[in-house]
Amino acid sequence: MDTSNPLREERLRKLAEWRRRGIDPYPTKFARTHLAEELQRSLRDLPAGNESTIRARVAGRITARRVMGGASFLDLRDGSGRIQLYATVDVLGLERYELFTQIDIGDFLGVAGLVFRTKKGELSVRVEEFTLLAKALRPLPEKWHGLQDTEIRYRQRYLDLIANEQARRIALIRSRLVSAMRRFLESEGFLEVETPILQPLYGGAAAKPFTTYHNALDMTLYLRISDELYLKRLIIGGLEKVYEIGKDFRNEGISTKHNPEFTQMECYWAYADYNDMMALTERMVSQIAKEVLGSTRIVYQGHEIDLAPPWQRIAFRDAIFEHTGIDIEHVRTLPELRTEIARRQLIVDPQPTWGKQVDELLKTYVEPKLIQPTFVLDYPIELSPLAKKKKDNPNFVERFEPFIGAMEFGNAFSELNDPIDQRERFLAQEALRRAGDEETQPLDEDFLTALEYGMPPTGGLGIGIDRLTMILTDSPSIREVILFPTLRPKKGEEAS
RNA sequence: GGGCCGUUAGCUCAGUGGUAGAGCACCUGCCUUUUAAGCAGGGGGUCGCAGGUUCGAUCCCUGCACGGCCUACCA
Repeated sequence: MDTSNPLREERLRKLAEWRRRGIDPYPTKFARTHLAEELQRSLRDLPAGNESTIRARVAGRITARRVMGGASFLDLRDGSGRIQLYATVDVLGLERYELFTQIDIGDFLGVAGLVFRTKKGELSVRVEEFTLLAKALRPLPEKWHGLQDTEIRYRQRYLDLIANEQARRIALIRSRLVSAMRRFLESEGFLEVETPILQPLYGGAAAKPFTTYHNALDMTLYLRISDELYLKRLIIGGLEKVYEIGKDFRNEGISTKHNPEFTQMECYWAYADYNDMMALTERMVSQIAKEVLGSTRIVYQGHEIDLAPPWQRIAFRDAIFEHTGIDIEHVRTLPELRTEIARRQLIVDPQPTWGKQVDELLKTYVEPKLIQPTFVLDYPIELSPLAKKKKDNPNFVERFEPFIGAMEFGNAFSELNDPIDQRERFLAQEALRRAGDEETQPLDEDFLTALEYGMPPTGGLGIGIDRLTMILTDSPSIREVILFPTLRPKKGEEAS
């Protein structure tokens, strides 16, 4: 990189100066007694101009520096928050004070001293001892505007986290969201499990996989596109409520709503159906919002949204009819559907199959309207090879997708547990593949064998963690909620 | 894949067909309650990369790279 940077040269000079004085600029340890935020909270009522009785040892990164002759003020930030340091030549003596003024913005520093509040009311640690904990050789981004360059923000996320409060907030909310989700599922009696990411055959979703190779076994393996078929095997094995939170990988385009690797929660619940999963989804998301944000009322991209149950429910067929005038129950073939689309002058991208075409209608004409939390339910069977048919209408299945802020963030159904039907569905998928659909589910003989041992009626649900985080953090792009989003390497850096 | 936009100092950004500026950051000096500290002085640039047009290109043109948005793709 830019190793000839003069600012870096200057800091290397200072680094050498610390070493010349016999000081290790990268020592091993500093025993802290307090976090910044703890002190701010516990001494909230300390009046301006007063000293506390606390002698604190704090450590963190220096983020600002105001040196004014014989007195210096530095801002120190640790993982909890920030606190000001106040150093004077009177306390430290001339030699140590001059050394102290060599501290740069970005350096890690540990200090010990009495905590007091300045005349202007700023809680501060009076520096009596200090230890350089790590010398920073590169300057931090600018203090007013933070770091704006999106490319640097994504490639060097640590700089984004240092410079931008919003980046820290999103990381925190995402972590709390996942934590709250685990607590919720555990309280509901779900067991957390882990299933293979490297799979001999992919399945459980309509997507193209990443392919890799295992040398010792001399075989092709796929990175999972979904956990579904393995979690169902656990239901078959008698684990009646299971869930997994993990990465799925789909070898497809990148957009503001898609990253090639993304995080999904999938849960399966024996003896439940998709109505139970809807109720579970509502309770889970509203509970998470309450725990993480303190409220079920949020704002997403300018829309005020209330996540409290019950959410709206609309049948797939009704939604399409309401927004396009087409009743897909009576337009059953692709040519007929295309005729109806043309007759109504609907602008929608052509798709290779009937199922994909009606799904495209939903995305184009319905999805943008689904701002408040909504379940779209009872999907066409063509789109849902792993879901159970509706009892009263075998053209549709017991499946729903939840939407918030015009974005789908999950998928659920009453799981198909009839092995004969499942085999037929796989065969139908193969027919669709021959018709030009590249994202059909491959027939999984091993899974069918498992199903033939008997799977109880089961409800299954998948929730996109990244998208749920977008919703709870009001983020317009999935790259804002993934710490290290997939990017093309800059030229010349691939080998590094 | 297509369209539009962006790429100028470490960061945030101006700017012009005659090889460049500000603020912050950095360096020097002054300064013992500041917090966007202040005052004075100073250093720092392959203007993304490569071609082309031109007497002369950071600026105009073409190509490329990377990024963003839209679109396509995508349960």
